[in-house]
Amino acid sequence: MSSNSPRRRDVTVADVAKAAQVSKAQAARALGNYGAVSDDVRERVLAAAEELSYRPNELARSMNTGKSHTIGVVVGDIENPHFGLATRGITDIAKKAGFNVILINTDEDLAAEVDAVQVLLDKRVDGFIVAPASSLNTGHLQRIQEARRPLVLLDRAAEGLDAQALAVDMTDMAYESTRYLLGAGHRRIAFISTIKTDGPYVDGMVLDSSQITERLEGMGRALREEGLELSGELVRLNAGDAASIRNITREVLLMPDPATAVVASDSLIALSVIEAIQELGLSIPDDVSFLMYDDFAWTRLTTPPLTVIAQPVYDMGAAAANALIRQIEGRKPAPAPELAASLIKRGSVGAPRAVAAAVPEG
Amino acid sequence: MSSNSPRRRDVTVADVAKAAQVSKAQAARALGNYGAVSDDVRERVLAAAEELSYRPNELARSMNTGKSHTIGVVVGDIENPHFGLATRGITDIAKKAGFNVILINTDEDLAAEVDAVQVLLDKRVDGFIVAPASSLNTGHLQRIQEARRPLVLLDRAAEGLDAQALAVDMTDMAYESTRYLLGAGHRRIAFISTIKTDGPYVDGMVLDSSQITERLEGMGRALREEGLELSGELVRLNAGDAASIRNITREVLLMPDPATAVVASDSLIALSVIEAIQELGLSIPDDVSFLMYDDFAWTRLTTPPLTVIAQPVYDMGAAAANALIRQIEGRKPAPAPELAASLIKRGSVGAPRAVAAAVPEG
DNA sequence: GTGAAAGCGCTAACAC
DNA sequence: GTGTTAGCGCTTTCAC
Repeated sequence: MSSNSPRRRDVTVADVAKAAQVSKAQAARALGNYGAVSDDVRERVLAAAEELSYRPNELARSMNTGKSHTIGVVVGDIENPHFGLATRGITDIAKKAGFNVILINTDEDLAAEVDAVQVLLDKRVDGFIVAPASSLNTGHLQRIQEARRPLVLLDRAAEGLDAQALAVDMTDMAYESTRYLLGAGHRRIAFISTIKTDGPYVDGMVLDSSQITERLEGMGRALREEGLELSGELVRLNAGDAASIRNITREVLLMPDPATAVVASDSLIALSVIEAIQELGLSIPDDVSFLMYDDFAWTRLTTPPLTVIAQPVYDMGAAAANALIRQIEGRKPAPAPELAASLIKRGSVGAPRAVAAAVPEG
Repeated sequence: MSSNSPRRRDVTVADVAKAAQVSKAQAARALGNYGAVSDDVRERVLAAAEELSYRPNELARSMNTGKSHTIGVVVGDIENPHFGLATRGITDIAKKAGFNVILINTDEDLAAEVDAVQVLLDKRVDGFIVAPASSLNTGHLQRIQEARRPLVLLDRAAEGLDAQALAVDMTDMAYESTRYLLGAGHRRIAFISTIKTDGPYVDGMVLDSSQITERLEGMGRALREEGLELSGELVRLNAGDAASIRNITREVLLMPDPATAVVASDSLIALSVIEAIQELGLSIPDDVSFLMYDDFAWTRLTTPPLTVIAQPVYDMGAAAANALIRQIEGRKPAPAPELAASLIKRGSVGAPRAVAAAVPEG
């Protein structure tokens, strides 16, 4: 008969040991299956455990093993499908390896990230996966390493750190896609990103995000090959909320020498940019061409379907989890996986109005 | 001078106590600020802690307080924006209250959910928020309550449990929206959902999901008022992956007496349904009307913009976290918040072809 | 194989 | 206010 009388205290190894008439040590060994235990003892202990519906206290276990089987994941915004998908990649791999995930959202706020790292450090997680809000300000990440805890970067790189970064290298793809736009005849290409800076963009400016740095680098290279360059007029950062994205879109599209193509740095920005374009009564791609980073299912449903730069986001998350877990388990680091972006040409890029007749689409 | 020599062992209260020349107890009191400590002692302890860069071991702390300041969140699919947004609501509130979140993804698999609950129970989380994969099979959830741990349900209700469920009551909205469709002249309305069942739908069938049950209840009521009824022909469950959703869509649209309107049970289904419709060369809403649950930004960007049933998903997550935390802290439960859905009429519902001329759009 | 006893780092009585 | 002494529930020496 199982004792279903609701008790206050949890049943512990001591209880099981008593019931099985063995020492606490033997019970613990059988339960945690380590050390040497005779079949007879193991059976009795397991039976007693079952009978008492014993459950190990993982907290206590973690305390003396030093392993919590938990990894800390720190991202900017779980609501953003980009991170939602990456997180899915992480949790899938983690679960398979027997690790749990503590997820902290920082809203891309550095102070919140510093805090998150501290909390996780105090909680003694076995390792960290963080998508750093800043690629420059990394003291808190260094502290992770000083505490000798494995750390892997997600989605962006960071300086002053000897940590593996699982991110898609965007420089080449940014270059390619800009060439594609140039090839279609565009000379005025706007780039809109949420990244926060102190002032408007100026060429060569040092940015806080490796992702944006790479994109502008590739874009700049392609531009310069055509005798053009990046300017604060068309490279528009600090596009925070929907309203500011809308304003920026209007500005670049209504200025004297307006942009004929606009590139949205992520799917959230894209949504507001497209709305603003529609609101202006402009049509894609006849009046303005559009290109965005990240490929989500809905981009195929718009009219026209959108041309996008696809990134293997799920794989990136999975790779990060894999890399981290290898590190935690002290295995040799795996070779960095291919995390390549690709340009998916659908219908949102065309020739600019002025040269529409002259230049055939790529 | 701070000792930067990298040591193996973490610095503990004992170390701080020694450095501050006080007892371990006093150091602990000052550090954890509880009990009575003189200003002098407090200062010395804090200074020593700073000097040694002491950090509390939350694991140890949790062990004797019994509180981990961590809540377990179990959802079906974090990659689904619906849960992504709800999770954001949860983490925002949790963080504000000083709680961390361990997130487990079950892929809507009951066995995985049972497992997740056990793991979280063993980890001694302070409370649970779970979006139950099954509204019927709830033994594992009962075990949470037997262990005297707070539990709050998210997004769907569950039987055999005395737990607060933070979910949008869809019955009325399902009724209203069906009436809207009926009012537009539709008599053949398809409903497509991923929910798994043993066989095809038959009227009055007991379903495993309270959400779908409510929706069909509201829909059925409206239908019956017009002398119609729910049938397995048009209520299509088990729409698992993109391919099966596509097939189902084709079936209901190509059958002898085809559906003139289709309702998608969530945004993921919606994407595949719309693609299938486009693939058939049909136009929305001229050839077929479309309605979906959940309002995401992209639904405004399609041509035409989609008519949707919006749910306050973020608020639902936030409310769940709030309710749980109140329970954890032993405060009296807050009054259940309003979590109302609303029908947002955009352009995807029109009159069916046959009666297009006769019935004006609602 | 087994058991007694000593930790892990902290909080919580309990005396003084 | 302060220090001493027990724990929390487990793992881990270390003898036997």
